[in-house]
Amino acid sequence: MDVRTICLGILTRADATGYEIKKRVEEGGYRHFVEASFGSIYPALDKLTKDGLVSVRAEVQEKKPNRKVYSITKAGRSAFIAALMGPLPQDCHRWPFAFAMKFADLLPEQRIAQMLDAYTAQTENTLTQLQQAGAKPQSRGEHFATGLGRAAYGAILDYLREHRVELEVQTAEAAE
Amino acid sequence: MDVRTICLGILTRADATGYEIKKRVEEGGYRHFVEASFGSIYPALDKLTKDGLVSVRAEVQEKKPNRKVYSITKAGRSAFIAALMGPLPQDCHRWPFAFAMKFADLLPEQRIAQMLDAYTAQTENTLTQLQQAGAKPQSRGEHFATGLGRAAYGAILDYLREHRVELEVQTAEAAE
DNA sequence: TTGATCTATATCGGGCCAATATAGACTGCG
DNA sequence: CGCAGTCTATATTGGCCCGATATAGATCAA
Repeated sequence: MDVRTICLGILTRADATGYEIKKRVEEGGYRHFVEASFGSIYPALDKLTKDGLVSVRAEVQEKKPNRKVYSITKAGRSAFIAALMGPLPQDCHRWPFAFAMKFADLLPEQRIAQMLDAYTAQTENTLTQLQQAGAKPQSRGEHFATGLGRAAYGAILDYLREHRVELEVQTAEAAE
Repeated sequence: MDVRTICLGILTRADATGYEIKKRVEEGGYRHFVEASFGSIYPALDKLTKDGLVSVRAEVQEKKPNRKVYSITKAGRSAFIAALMGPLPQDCHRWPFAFAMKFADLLPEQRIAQMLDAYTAQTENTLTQLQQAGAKPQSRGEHFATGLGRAAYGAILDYLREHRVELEVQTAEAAE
């Protein structure tokens, strides 16, 4: 999902500045499904504006930094729906933790334990966020997506708790 | 996990050409955890060579394209372990399908069904691959990583099968 | 025999991230 | 009261990486 499409999707729900789009990608219910940085959001909004898919109004506030509030246009709405009707980009699951675990035999026992602890804590966090998001009123599509995330991260957490002992046994044996 | 580190990890297990590294990233047990393209692998190997972390031997084969076989050096092995000892990059789970589902209310009924079908089939594939990988003899670290993947994708598949009806009800209602 | 597929290396444009710069407003703490 | 830290807000840059493309001989099936 390229950043232009992400911006269009978020503007579908409400007008926003570039900064607010970033916040929604990070904190809103989008956090676990897509990513976008300022370095891509601002150029994306520029290009969307040039292409007539969004419109800008400048809110020149006295004694505050100016805001550029973006709204999606009719053409933008059509373009967004067209993007969802066409083939979706492949999922990208980059999972450095799992990659690292494949090389557990090269690492000292306590490093493995540390990585397992950190990753478990991180997954717990993610799950908490998704549960909070699930508690808020949502459309059915949003509810479905949130539930999908909960299912995936819940399973990961269960696996970590049930199977970490297998790895710790290995490194304990290697250390003998 | 940057491509240089991925290359080092794979070369830890066996010497390989750039082409073979790509194949292992795509087909080996790494497939679901990391990604790398030729456009990043070849430059990465060049830089690793310059930094003395890998060595090359050219196999000039008559009547076959030449091969450049890369081996990891002692310094490379140390650098790889150092990378795994330091803080790991964040997971990156880009999930266009879940993002799209959040906008189910904007899409026609049959498109939702089509996306659910495609994504279910794709997840089934992934799971089959992971089960095949799990059947092969592996180190405990590899076994753990494979199991983690199976847990995650299995949960996703279960969720899709159990909850797709909720979305299909929505769109059916919207169509009334 | 001819087209497809496989091995193998390499490059390029463009997309994107992480870091950084700038700047005024607000908040809390001593 | 001052000042440090945080928050809103926009923007740029270097560098990493992907996807597409080019090249080229080998193998294999129709």
